[in-house]
Amino acid sequence: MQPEHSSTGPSGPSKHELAYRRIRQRILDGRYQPGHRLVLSTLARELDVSPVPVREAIRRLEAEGLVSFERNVGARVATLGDDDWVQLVEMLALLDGYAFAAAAPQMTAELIRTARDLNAQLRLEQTHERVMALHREFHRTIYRCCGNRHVIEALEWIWDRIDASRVLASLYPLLRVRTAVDEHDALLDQLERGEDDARVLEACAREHNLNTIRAIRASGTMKVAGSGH
Amino acid sequence: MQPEHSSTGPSGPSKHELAYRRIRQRILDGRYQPGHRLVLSTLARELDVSPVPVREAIRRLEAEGLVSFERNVGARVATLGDDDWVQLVEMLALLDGYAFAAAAPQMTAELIRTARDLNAQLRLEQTHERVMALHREFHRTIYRCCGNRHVIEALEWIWDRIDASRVLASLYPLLRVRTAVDEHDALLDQLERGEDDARVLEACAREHNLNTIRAIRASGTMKVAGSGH
DNA sequence: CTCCATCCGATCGTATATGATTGTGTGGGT
DNA sequence: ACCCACACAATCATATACGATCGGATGGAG
Repeated sequence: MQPEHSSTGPSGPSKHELAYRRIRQRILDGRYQPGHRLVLSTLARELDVSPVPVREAIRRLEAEGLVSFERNVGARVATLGDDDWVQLVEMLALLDGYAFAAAAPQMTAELIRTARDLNAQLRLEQTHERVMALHREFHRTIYRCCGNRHVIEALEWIWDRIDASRVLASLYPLLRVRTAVDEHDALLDQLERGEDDARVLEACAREHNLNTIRAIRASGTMKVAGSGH
Repeated sequence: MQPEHSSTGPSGPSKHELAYRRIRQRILDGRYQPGHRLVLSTLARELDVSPVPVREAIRRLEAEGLVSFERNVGARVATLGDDDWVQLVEMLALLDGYAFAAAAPQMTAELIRTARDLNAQLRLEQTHERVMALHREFHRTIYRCCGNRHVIEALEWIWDRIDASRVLASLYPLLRVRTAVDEHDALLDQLERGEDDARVLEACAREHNLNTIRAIRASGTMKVAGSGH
């Protein structure tokens, strides 16, 4: 909205950047669900740009794994298979566990309190949407302190893909929330207690994340039960 | 120049795909070194396509982190800071360690022998280029069996970024190779011995990878010594 | 000699135009 | 009734065209 005539250089974000952000946003918040077709010309009209910047945006989203593209056919919002989902959460557990241990020494009392607050809100929340958002924010508060930028980015990437897949939107059992909240508090307890064995911290945080897979498998909602043990 | 008139469908890979592959290849093998400017029109001429597909290719490479792009200025091959490098290898250690433990149960005697062979070649190799390639191939042979596609892709992604950065091309001390080879054999020994404690396997493999960071820090080649201890 | 205003060339950003490919619907043949 | 050939519509793939922007070269003022 700035006065772009006053020779202020580039008028805001470029068209392709704008297209990228808007499409991405719509995928992440569920307006474009998995499988939804993304027609270049249509998007171009909607966003009031030419098809070229839209193509660039789609390419980026494709590279991020949020969109799948087939030549001469078109793009659609990526669909996550059950295996993919499990493997993504496994990787999430791995990274988040590591990040938790690495973040422990940097966590201030202030930050721990923030996390406790988020967790408290999470305990009361009812809607899937809010639960997901708070849960993610809780973890983010911690792993942001882990000191490894690439690990942080990878975690954000995984969460984005999970959000986009809408899998948890229907599966995540409210049942699990209660347990998760307790585990969160237990993790924060360790931080306050000054537990300093990185191996212990990492293992606990990893297990907490893996419990999500176990809970969903136990609820029998997934088609492929996967590993036998 | 295949006869693309004979209604043979799409004439091979699309132009943008071709551009993507070729540019990517040149970045990975060092023909385009970090900082190298990637001018759209020039590349378009060289690859004999219009600038549009080249732009798409660049966008993908940008999303992968191999290329950095500045508006109205252009693209260049991404440069890796020392911190970035350390953090990437840290993440590599994390993922590779996990993958090693996860792969252990699937490793056939055949595969272990392949790995031993690669390691034996590595022991004799002299040139940096071959050392890097063999070292990567050794690890790949194992982590490919880990069963988690996303972890595998993340590992490939990290190795690609490391290759592109050319950091190890100059830094990786041939000194370290000897130690690394011994550690590799020790890891394979564990597999053959039937060590089945995932925690032990993961920890050993992780340490092996972290040793690379330690070795380079010790050699004093890095500008930022990083962690104090 | 140094510094700043201006200009110009290189390069990017986007729109438009056109050919190519895919999938689909329709009509005839069996 | 079923199957295949053909034609058409939707959509993608790429080329070309042109305006916008940036960074460095140029030339004058202090």
